[in-house]
Amino acid sequence: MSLRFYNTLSQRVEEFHPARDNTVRLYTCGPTVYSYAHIGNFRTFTFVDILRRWLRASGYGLDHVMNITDVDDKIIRNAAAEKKTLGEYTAVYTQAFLEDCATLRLEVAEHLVKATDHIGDMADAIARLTAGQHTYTSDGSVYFRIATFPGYGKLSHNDFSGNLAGARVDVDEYEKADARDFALWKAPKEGETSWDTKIGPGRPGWHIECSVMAIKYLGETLDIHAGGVDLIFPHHENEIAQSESLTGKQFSRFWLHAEFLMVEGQKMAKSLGNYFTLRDLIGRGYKPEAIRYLLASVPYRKSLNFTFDGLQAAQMAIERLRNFKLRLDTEKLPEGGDDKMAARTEAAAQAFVNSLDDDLNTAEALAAAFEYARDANSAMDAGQFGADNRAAAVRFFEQFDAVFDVLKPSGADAGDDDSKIEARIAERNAAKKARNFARADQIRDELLAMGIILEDTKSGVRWKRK
RNA sequence: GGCGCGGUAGCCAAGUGGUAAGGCAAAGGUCUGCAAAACCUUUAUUCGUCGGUUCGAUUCCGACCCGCGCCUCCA
Repeated sequence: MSLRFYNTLSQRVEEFHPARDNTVRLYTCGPTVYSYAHIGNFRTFTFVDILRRWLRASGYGLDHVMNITDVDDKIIRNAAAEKKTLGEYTAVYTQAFLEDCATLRLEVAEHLVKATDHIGDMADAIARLTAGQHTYTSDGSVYFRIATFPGYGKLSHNDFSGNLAGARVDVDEYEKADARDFALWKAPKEGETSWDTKIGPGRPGWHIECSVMAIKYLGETLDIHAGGVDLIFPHHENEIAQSESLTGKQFSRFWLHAEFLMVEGQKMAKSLGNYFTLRDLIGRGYKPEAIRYLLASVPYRKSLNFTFDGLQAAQMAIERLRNFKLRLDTEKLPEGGDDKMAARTEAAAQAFVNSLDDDLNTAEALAAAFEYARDANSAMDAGQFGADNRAAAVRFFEQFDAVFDVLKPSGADAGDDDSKIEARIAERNAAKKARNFARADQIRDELLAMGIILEDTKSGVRWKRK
């Protein structure tokens, strides 16, 4: 089977191939940097990360643009409240966002682009839309006239035909000619940041930045455009209207949308006290890998119920996989290899690939890894996992971690150098040999206090950091 | 009201027209000087409810109930 994605546009699972050469042109909606991003945002960004990694694992090159929305009403309001310029204000949260991404091991897009760096490009685009009769001006603001775009509603599958025809309202009373029209360019307001451009002073509306930056860096037709489900309407619908009016070409071939995250079965809201940023969770002592695992473990098209029990479970689940990986790397294995084991390793790796190929079914992909770990552990116990079986198993887990990226511990735990630890272990081994178990246990406890966990195995002592 | 997503064991969660993956938790066991790790066994005769189609439905159809999202700037 080949790679398939559910396309919001067609409401079907479709086979995916990039349109040109071997590179995927991917655009994803990034954060609006008016405060710290919350875990709901990171659910979507984690999905994008898994998407990136799986596209690459599938043999494709990546050309990915993610925008940073650094001008909007909230930003203008908050910056003014703090008596900062827009740039000063957004720099803080842009930096915070990048740090959070690094914490969660989210890859950075090839092009990370800011709206405010593309004001001139947006003005150009709006001028072209105006030349094409797609806009009108009202009180100094420029609006997109939806009546000029017949395909409006094709992404969100809303039928606006009834709404649009003859829905003219009094222009003196309403600034927009039609309720569905949206601002491309907003007239400057007293005391608000604005830019002088070829279409006059003002600032861009929300939707235009994505169309302009996507087309500028990736061309007129994207392979994939992705974001959260809440963006389907109106944001992405409006992007389509603008872009396709501009180019006459299909804006994006595939539209992928991540479902919402809930917290303890409820929607996340500041008023409910269940609103968490990544920093909140790290501050509570949860490991970034556990958060990453939890966010990635539920397939992106299912809403994800984020719970602290779940986070705890995620931490334990990772531990299990890490224990297996450690054993795989250190176990003394019998000579030769077992053909059946080799076949099962191959089958597990294939199951992993098949799962992710199927619209990124991460839950099933994880199951393949866990089932394999159990199988291989049993085989090792039974002496049916030979030295020749190791390489393929290691390769499978590398393939696993190239996508999930949860096996390597993070944090500043490399305090004590290994040789010192090894020396203590040797000391304990001597004590054990002399059957001085009290002394051996004492050393083990001391190491444990340093965050070093010892495991006695048939093939010697294995240790790991907590 | 319109559009969309979902309701599966204590929790998280996959899945298929043919009789329920995986993880966590819990209990018992094996191994071990003791631990740890690992492995084994047990935990859904049942997949929101009610009908229908079918030899057979959790999976298809219909109705209903519940949760969530969007319907003018929220991932």
